[in-house]
Amino acid sequence: MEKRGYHHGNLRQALIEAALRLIEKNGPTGFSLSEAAKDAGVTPAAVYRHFAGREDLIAECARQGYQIFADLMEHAWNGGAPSALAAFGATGRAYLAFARRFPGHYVAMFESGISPNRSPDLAAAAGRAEQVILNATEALTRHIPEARRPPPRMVAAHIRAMSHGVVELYARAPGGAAPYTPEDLLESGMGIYLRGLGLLPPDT
Amino acid sequence: MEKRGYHHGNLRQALIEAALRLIEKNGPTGFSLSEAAKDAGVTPAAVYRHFAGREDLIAECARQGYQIFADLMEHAWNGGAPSALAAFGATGRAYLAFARRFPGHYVAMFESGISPNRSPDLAAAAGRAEQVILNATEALTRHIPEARRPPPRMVAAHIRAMSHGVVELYARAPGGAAPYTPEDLLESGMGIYLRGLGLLPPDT
DNA sequence: TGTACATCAGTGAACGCGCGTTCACTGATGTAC
DNA sequence: TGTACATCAGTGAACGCGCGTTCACTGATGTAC
Repeated sequence: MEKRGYHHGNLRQALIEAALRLIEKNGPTGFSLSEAAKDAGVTPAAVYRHFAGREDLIAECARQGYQIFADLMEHAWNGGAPSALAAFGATGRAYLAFARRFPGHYVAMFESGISPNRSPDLAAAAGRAEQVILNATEALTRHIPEARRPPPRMVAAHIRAMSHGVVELYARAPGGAAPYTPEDLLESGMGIYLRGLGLLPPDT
Repeated sequence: MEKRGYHHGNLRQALIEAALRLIEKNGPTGFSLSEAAKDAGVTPAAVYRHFAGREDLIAECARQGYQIFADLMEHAWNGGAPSALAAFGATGRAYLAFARRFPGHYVAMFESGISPNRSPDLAAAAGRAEQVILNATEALTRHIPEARRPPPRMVAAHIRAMSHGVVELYARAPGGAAPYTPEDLLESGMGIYLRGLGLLPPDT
């Protein structure tokens, strides 16, 4: 990063990081290729040595986001230890933690309008993240008597919806859901939902 | 709408409708004042007879959206008849129906980056919509024994989060949550959540 | 170790474009008498 | 009913801007001998 001169050294990653910073600051709208180039200390034309264009740069941001996301979720899930329930809670918290710590990635992934099917690479990364959630949900629902066990895919969708909703509505500007923090909301919401699934005692 | 000539007749509303069509088609990014003007059959400069600028036009789209939204929700809630639980379900379905039938409004309200506090008018409209949800939640939670009744504001936030999440993740492109429709997802998700609140029998 | 040369990551100028916004204007409408 | 005039909703040209993208180029790097 310090070997500046005519050649940059690691322009590709520098561009991605500049883009992420801009996306985080200005939203997906406010991102421009030219500004990212300027932030990386380089001419706009130089971007085309590394990316096919503007969209391609955003897509790469999203791809890296899905990787980090899947890693974090997988680590939180931890194979379902110590218990499926506890691990599941940790996974939910990891979702919010990711949205907080990597807001640029989060926006690139879910708000930029980039389709996960844009490229095989991107689709693979998104699929892996999806799979982590699905696996966790599957392991979790196995504790529900089969007769009234909802399909894991459906439960996964519920979880994703509530998590995403909390991020979008309450984790953006401060005071959005006062007096509750997004963390409170997700924790309590998931608690009630899991109780509804019969995975938590009804009186807690 | 037919009395075309030098004077338009109802340009203000025509611009709003053109804007909504564009927002629906291209997302909040893809909306441009010039294109809206062209769609309404008018010079871009004419817009400034009716709006302070681009943002102001979007804000008015959002405001009208909040009005329609609040009306629909209020009608669905119907004072809590025939029962708080049934009315609550209808309200949830109304949320999704609104997002489906007025996608331009929905985007202007929740994805355009326009703050509800931008103007008193807008804040009032948004506040009214908020109040409908809160009232319904309050009436609903009254059926929970006081000792373990969660705060209505918190429950309202959970509901909003799940509803919004379903819309954003699954009601956009077709096949997002195959094989479940967004309606299925919201219905089933809310069912499980309400069971968690003790408002539905645990075995249904 | 030194030189010739291929490779390639950057420059910088230029392009055409659509944007939001302004301005002086003009044509249509509505009102007073 | 007819005329004079004020009002006002539109025009159309112009502005400065930043955008994404292209192109021929050049300077730095790395390799072969």
